[in-house]
Amino acid sequence: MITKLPQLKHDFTESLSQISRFWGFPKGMGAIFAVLYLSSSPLSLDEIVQQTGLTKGAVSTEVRALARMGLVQRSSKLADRKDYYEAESDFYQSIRSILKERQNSEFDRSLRSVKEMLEKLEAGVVSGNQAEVQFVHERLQALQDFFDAIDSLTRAVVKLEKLGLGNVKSILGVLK
Amino acid sequence: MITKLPQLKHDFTESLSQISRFWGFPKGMGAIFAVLYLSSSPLSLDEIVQQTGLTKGAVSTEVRALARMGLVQRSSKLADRKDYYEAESDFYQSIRSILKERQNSEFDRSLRSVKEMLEKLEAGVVSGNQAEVQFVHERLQALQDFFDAIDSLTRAVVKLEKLGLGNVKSILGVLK
DNA sequence: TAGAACGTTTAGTACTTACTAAACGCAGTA
DNA sequence: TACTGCGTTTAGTAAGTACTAAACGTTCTA
Repeated sequence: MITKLPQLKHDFTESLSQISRFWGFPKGMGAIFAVLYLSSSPLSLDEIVQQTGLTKGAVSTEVRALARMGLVQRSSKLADRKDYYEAESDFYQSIRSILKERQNSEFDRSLRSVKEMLEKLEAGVVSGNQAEVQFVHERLQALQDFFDAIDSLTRAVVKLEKLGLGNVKSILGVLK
Repeated sequence: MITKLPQLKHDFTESLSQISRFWGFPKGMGAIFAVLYLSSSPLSLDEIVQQTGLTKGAVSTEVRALARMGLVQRSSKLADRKDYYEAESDFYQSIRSILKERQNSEFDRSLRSVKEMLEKLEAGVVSGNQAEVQFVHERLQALQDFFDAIDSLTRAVVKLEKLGLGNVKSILGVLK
């Protein structure tokens, strides 16, 4: 059974849409990236519109979000008013961008507030049953340690310019 | 300025709600976990209801989801018909559970379908402009390699029984 | 057997969000 | 100046989701 290339591409955009939605991004975003990722040349906004079936407005906003995250690059041709977009093909680069983007969010604000609670506990300015205060202190400290470990690990991964099977193997060795 | 313990707990549940929502979970789920995490003894469903302000129905379903993910444990006392819940305090354990849970999802189905596309390309049953087919083949292969690397890394982390600053330091060393 | 004390399920609601359609602004061109 | 070809913005919509209120089923007890 022969499969036609356009059909294959279409299936791929559907898969990436699912993956995108799974990670909390709009599914249209995944579709746009899929189309760009499988294109050997940069595409204009209208070409993306045509290949995804989305409207111009949607593509306009989503593609800008993708660019902000560093997942696509915007370019232009001389004597051509259109914008052209192409997918970042280095996924390690992409991941780094996404993580960086996420760090400046409300998520980080919540982490900071946990930190502030710990500081209060350490300063001894929390009133209540002392045994319970102690218990809460320990739990929050454990949580904080966990966050710190994850944070370090993330930073380490972000610093990599390439994460290949080689690195992973060495990591596995260390963790043994 | 003295802070009362209940106030501190309340702030904490708010923070965890945010974090929960950020990662794509219902915010009530985060609130429930927060209450359990800061309680030194297992809580009944009604106690959770009282401390979170959610309704029994909501707590019932959310707490079951948490249990399925391994983030809380359900227990019961002899001669007491109530169910009691307590938070898993080992986050590494929790992460492992969550990742395991996620692996059986639609996300994995999407990954498999990418794999099938690659197999078709390798079997040469895809028709179309040969240069383009070749290009698509390379891109999909790169994507697959990336997924494999991430997968190995995840499995490695999942296998750890503890991820401490020590491990992270060693990883950092290797990746240097 | 009636009733109480649980947890679960269901029907409905308020809210969010991804999207569409269309108006808009802005630059280049006749 | 009007027109055309762009990308952007906005107003509105359809669908999903987290929740509430209340009915329900079950098991123990009086």
